[in-house]
Amino acid sequence: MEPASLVHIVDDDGSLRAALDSLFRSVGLDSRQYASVQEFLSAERLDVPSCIVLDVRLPGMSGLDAQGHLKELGIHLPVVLMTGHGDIPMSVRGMKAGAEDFLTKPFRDQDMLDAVLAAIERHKAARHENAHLHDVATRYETLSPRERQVMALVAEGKMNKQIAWDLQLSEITVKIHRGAAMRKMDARSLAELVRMADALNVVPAARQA
Amino acid sequence: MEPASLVHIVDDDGSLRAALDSLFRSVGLDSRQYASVQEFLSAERLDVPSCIVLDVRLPGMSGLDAQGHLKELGIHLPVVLMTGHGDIPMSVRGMKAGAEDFLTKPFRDQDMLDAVLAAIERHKAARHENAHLHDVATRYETLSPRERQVMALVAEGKMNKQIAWDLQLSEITVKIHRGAAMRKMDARSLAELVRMADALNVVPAARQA
DNA sequence: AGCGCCCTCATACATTGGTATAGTCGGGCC
DNA sequence: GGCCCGACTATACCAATGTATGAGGGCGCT
Repeated sequence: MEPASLVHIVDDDGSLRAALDSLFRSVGLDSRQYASVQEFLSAERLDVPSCIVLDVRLPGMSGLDAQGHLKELGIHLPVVLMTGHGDIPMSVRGMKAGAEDFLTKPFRDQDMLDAVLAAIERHKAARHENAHLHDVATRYETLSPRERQVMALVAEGKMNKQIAWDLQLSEITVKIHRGAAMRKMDARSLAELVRMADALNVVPAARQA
Repeated sequence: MEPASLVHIVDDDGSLRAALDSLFRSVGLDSRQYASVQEFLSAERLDVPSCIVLDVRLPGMSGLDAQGHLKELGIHLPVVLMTGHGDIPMSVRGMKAGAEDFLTKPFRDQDMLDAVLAAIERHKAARHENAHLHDVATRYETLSPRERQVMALVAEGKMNKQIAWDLQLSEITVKIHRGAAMRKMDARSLAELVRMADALNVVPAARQA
């Protein structure tokens, strides 16, 4: 069962926060309120599909600055920006920074809901991607250095013989490491191993030709 | 030698077109002028790194509509939007549709140049990607139906034996088709074939696990 | 009919890949 | 020292893959 989705509301206007909170809950979305970016950052973030509704003009840190800040912190939540006194350059900057949408106050409830729901869908998809990638990365960490080397060369398409020559090993040793990599990565075919290697970027792009 | 870059200027204001043309040429960019989207569409487009500078408000077809229209026509040139009387929703819509930038008239020359140069850089990268993909797709077209089927199953990671069973063939026949696919696709390893198959989307995502 | 292309299959052989068993060597750890 | 683990290697054997040669049938086109 997919957990309930969550909207983080970041705005210094308490009455607006309350209104948004009510709006989101009316469609079954859970919600949290924060008066500033700092407050949001210090709060706990549940690992559920969610997004941030962020006012552009805020005391302390502006919404646009916050976007960059969140990226640096590795917080990849979709952001819906809103503002009461915005201009086009501001909206363009926000959208370039990857905002899901940019709304001007006052906005229609439906517009906000559309934006938030789209943002949450995007986050769901990203979570899915990440979950898989994380699994693969976790398994990759269990590989010994040699196994990683061999895996990389295998993913380049080299034959055991060539790998052995490259690493100054006997072919049989390569086979051992190769087999270990397949087992540890839980790859049931070479095709799978190649895809995992690509997902993990263990093969220099220039050598994928 | 990379050919000279080109900027397509689409605006109904002839004096602005002339000013832009002069601006672009001053930094070594070639340029073409069009008074409407239709005029641009009927003109010849050179296969060089380029972008479109497009007015949002135009007689005939608006710049925003044009963005969608260009996509449908398979014209994937980066678009820099500009407008004299724009609002935030308009700019958001434009950016969502993939515009490289959105400028308001009057704009500073440097801002326009920055946007156009970034757009052309993006197009260069996209051209590079496309050139390779096009090569692969061209080779893929030379495959017979059976060879494509076999290639898809190979890219899923299946063994010849399993493929033979799936397609109700003898294993030897599968080997023939597989070998033919490798030759025609110019893949020197299974890893390469897998990557080409992925680039061409010949394997349902669900089966790449 | 003749030609070419695709699809099919078989036999045979060579190469490559995968696994098991067994042994050596070195480093970190209790 | 004793122990585990990673790395390395060898022999042996089996499975999978690749290629060559040969051959038959169907289908469309000239």
